[in-house]
Amino acid sequence: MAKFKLDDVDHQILDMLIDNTRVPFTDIAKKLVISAGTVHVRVKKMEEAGIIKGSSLTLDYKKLGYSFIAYVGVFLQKTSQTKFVLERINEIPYVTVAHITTGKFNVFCKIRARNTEHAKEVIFMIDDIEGVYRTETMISLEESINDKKRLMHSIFKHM
Amino acid sequence: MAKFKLDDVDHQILDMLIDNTRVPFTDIAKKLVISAGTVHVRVKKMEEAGIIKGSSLTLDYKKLGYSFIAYVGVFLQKTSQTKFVLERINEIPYVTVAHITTGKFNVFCKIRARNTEHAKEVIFMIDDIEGVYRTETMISLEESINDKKRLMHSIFKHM
DNA sequence: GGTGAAACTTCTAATAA
DNA sequence: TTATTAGAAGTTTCACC
Repeated sequence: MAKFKLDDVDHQILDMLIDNTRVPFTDIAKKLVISAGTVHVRVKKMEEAGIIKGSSLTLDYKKLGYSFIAYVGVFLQKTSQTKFVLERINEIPYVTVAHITTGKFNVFCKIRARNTEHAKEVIFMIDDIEGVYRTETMISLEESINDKKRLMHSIFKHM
Repeated sequence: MAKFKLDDVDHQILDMLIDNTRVPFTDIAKKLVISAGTVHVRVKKMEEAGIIKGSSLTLDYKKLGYSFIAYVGVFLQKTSQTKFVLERINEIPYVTVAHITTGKFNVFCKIRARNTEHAKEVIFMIDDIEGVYRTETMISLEESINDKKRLMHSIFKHM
């Protein structure tokens, strides 16, 4: 994967958009003392280059009744089943992210559920997938998500 | 945490915004055959209720030179040090999410790094935190992120 | 590359239903 | 609660630096 070079203006535009995608381009332009047209062109270029893959809403899942988070490690009977099992796991809507991993587990995923009872159902869905030998669950008692801006600043420092 | 009740219109608005926050409200209005003003009011209410916590850009970190993802499980000398260690871990910009967990680990986090060498540095930063006894790392060979829309649909079905 | 202005689109809040 | 409306604000394009 080729590394894309961002300049300081790109960086500052991303910095303003990263935690509020609806900031008007005119506001960004004012702050960076450039024209709104330039902001528009820069954002478009970053979209075309694939640096900006999209935008999404951050929802409060707790308020929607989904306060249970857990990580599930999956052991397979044969490593060759990895792709198949990963596909089945990704069909479960309560799985938010899944990884193929080295080490202990073959597949590792994060789930979001309503409560313990519901989590049990989700874990059983994973256990029931053909080729899954057993699973190991870690329950999250508290989640803290790190500010994306800070990672961005570090990335930019190393460009 | 009180469960917030969304009606079908709210749900469809979220559905259109969740993977593209810049969809014009007029487009949403057209599709749902309501006025743009109504869309505006609904979104505002969901923001005020805290259901919509914010919006963010989805960046391609691989293209920015950060293709390494790993999960790091942290063992502590004493459980009472959990809060302190979590705070120190959250100061590392390469840590994207951290959890307090039950089971094997006291703290569990996800890191994003440039390469193996850089990941080693990040893991050493975690190891060096006062109170950390040892860590265990799982390297992600492939990540697949599940569509937020599918979780949303499931949430809505259970309202 | 960037600008600035024009043309067009969207937002937002007040009013009315 | 929702719709309408109109002025304010934002986006996008383009001729010209």
